[in-house]
Amino acid sequence: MSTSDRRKPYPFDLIEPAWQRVWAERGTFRVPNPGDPGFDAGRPKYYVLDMFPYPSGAGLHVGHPEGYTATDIIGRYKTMRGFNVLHPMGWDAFGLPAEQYAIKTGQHPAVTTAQNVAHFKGQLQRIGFGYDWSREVNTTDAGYLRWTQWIFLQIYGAWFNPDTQRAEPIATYTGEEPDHVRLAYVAEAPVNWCPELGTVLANEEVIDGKSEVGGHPVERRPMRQWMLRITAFAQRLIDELEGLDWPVGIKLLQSNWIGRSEGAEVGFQTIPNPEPEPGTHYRSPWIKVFTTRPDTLYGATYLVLAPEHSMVDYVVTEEQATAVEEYREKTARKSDLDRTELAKEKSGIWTGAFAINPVNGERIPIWIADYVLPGYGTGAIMAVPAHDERDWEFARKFALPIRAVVSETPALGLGGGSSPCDAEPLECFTGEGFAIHSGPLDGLPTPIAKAEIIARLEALGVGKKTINYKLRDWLFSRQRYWGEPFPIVWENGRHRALDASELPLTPPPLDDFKPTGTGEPPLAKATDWIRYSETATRETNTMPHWAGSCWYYLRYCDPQNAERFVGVEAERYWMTGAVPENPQSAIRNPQSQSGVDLYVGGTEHAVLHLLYARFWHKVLHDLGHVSTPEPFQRLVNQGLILGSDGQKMSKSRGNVVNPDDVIGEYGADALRCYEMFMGPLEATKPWSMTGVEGVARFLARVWRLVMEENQLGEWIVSPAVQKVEPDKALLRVVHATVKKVGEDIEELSFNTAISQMMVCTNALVNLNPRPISAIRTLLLVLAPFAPHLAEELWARLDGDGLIAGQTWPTYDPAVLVVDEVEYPVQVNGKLRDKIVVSKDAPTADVEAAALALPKVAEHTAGKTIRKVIVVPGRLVNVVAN
RNA sequence: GCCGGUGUGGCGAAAUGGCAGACGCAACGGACUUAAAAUCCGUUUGGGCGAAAGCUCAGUGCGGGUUCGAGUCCCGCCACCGGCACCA
Repeated sequence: MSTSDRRKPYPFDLIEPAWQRVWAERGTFRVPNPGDPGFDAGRPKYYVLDMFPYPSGAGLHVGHPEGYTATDIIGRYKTMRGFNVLHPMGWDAFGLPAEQYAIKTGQHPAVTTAQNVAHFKGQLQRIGFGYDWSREVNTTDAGYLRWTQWIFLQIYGAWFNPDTQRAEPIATYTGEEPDHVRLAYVAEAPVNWCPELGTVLANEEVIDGKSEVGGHPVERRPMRQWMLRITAFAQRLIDELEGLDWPVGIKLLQSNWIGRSEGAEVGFQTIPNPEPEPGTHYRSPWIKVFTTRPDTLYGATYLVLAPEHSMVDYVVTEEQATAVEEYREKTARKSDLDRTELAKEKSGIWTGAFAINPVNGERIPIWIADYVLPGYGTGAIMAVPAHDERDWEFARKFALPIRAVVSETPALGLGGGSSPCDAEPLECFTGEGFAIHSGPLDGLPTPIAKAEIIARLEALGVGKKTINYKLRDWLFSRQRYWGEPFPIVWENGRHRALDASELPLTPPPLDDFKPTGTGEPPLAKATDWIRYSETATRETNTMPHWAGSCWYYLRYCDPQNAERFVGVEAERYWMTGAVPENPQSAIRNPQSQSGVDLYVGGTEHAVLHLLYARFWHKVLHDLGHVSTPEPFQRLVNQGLILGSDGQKMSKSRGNVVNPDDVIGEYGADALRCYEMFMGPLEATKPWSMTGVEGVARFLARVWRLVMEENQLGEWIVSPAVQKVEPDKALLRVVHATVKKVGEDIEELSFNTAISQMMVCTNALVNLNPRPISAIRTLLLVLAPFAPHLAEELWARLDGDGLIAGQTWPTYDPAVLVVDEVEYPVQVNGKLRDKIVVSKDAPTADVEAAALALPKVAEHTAGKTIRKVIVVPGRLVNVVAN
């Protein structure tokens, strides 16, 4: 028998579309904003958000509904609990795949995007998610991208005031050249250029020297690009992680990515060439290095500049000029991939020049090497080979001197008589210890030596305490067609903003979207569009697709607003709970401080979307456009769903599961429940079709609790369902189920919630008569998980209105109390027997009953009973030896 | 190398420091059926003893520790998965 004509366990194929229609027609999941008819200010708000999908041509896979089902259960549950629930969905529809598909087929990306969105939406609706579709957003709509551009203009029109540590309107800047401090600026900088994609990429989009999309090689190239000054917010982006209810792993990932490190900047004066007579006073430029170990300054035996460093041309001697130039060219040709892959073997070359170590006046050589990165710190280092692995390797290879200045033990550092001509150390020691061979620092433990040397350098004016971040400014322009055009025009070599009234600026119609290959964006081909006026032309770069996702959660609050990116009251209500009548005191969800109350999505966005969105949000917050400093209060990462072979799902492995097929065979409720029953939401877990079948069987059992087939083959309410009182045992199971399912939903422990509902169903299934009250309660707690089935049976049992609109049931703790308790009795921690006693039995009675057991006597024979531990309500343990 | 996470039956998993394996899958046995499917009932961690009900020992990646009692807490390892990786 083929699977397609297998008898359906219950008629889900009829009831599911029917209820989806009812919900749509009645607007069941529409939620009003403050001021709208039907808005109830007395209810607390709950904002539960999914990471909106990129509508790819492939459609949904079973990974999508995992997180979506979790949020849907939460949304439906919170609604039953009396919250105003905001649970929206939309489309992150700009981006490379649509454009590449367009290039291949010649079809406009807007066309394919619309098709894909329709396909995705149909698939999502078939799963029965309770989204408020009236709030649907699409990042490519003119009504949306208009505000993406408007936010860009806010960023462009702002600067970071170091005194207030806040973004402020550029008008408050009193310096010379505002363009130098804007949060959006143009820079000629080495960028990640991907020839295959014909665009530059952000650091975050480059993985192991290859593009995140497509895996094409990426090379470094200097280009004029738009940058966003995210580095100004580095410290706040780290600090303000603390108050967020996010997985620790993600917080760590993000703060490591930002990569704060404390150290010092130290200046080394270069020695002019030819070298002046000793004792001559001369002026020559200084090289600044960054180090986290200023305490090792006495062990610095050479300097290394990045090959790209601007001082290289200045210091290089005539004899070394050719060799240095060759080395620099070789480095420039290397892609990032080569540069890291060849990391095993250090390379470099001497510039012929020397510099002066500021603390001991020593003359040390200046080298260039590609292991020093141009983008980090000052692009130059002092090399301390005795205490840094990389410097050690380099010094060994090029026979440079190695001098130990930190000792693991204090003894070696004492005495002060240690001379700097001690033998070279046998190995590199990178840990902390005590300074030696370091003049005034000798004997000091590393942390104190650091502070001491920094104080001395500052006094001499040749160094200072510094904090460095790995985070780079965000490369924000792309040479692509399918993205938001910059609302910028160029005139006389300078950029300026479009007026907000000129927005939206939609991409020009174009037949040929292909990258030009030269780095010139495709928009350059739209010659009419480019011309803004006689003297001004439009910027032809577009924004990266992250732009739209940086603020979509705000647009959901007020998606139709034509006056503002989000209405003031709508934003305040959904982000803080404050209602217009009383804007000062927010009704806050006790579980959440601010912002989106629950955000569910994959880990892959830990350092991309989640960092960018926080950055934009902080700018908007500083400028007074949003109420909270952080967008997402609570974050949960759903785990990856693997194929049934335990491998990542992929077309090539042929292990991809299509949710449409699952729905066709077992129904949407079975798909939803199986996705939640597989295991903990955050765990990686393999798909199993027989597992789906098991869950479908459970749902069919619930169906048959209520329904049976008559002789005509019609489903009718079973006569076993009657208005009778449940007995004590059943009542206890039902109340325990209400308690556990509610608590488990709060903890996002959906798998155990479903287990409990199975237990409850199993308790009901063989009863005749079956108490209708117990069944109704079961349906209420099942409703968020299997909403179609619950609606249908609720209606069949003549329930009032929709089950989606019911109040969550309560349980009576008194019902859960049992009269008699069974105690396991252990002897020396091993289970030997059990006793049943009254729940109120005093401890002494429990102990006596346990000791009276023959099994206990047997196992304590020949031993002395030392102690009897009675844990009330739990167990008895007899300790004997 | 560094940082996270995870290790429990044949499989997915569950267990406020308190009866390890709930719930489900698969497997096996049975009922119903002309037969099958579906459904329902039962068995199912391993070893030893027993004709049997049962008894007993061992068991949560490995080695230690704390505790009356450890899957759970502490210390030290191992394996796998994910992230970062010349960041000075």
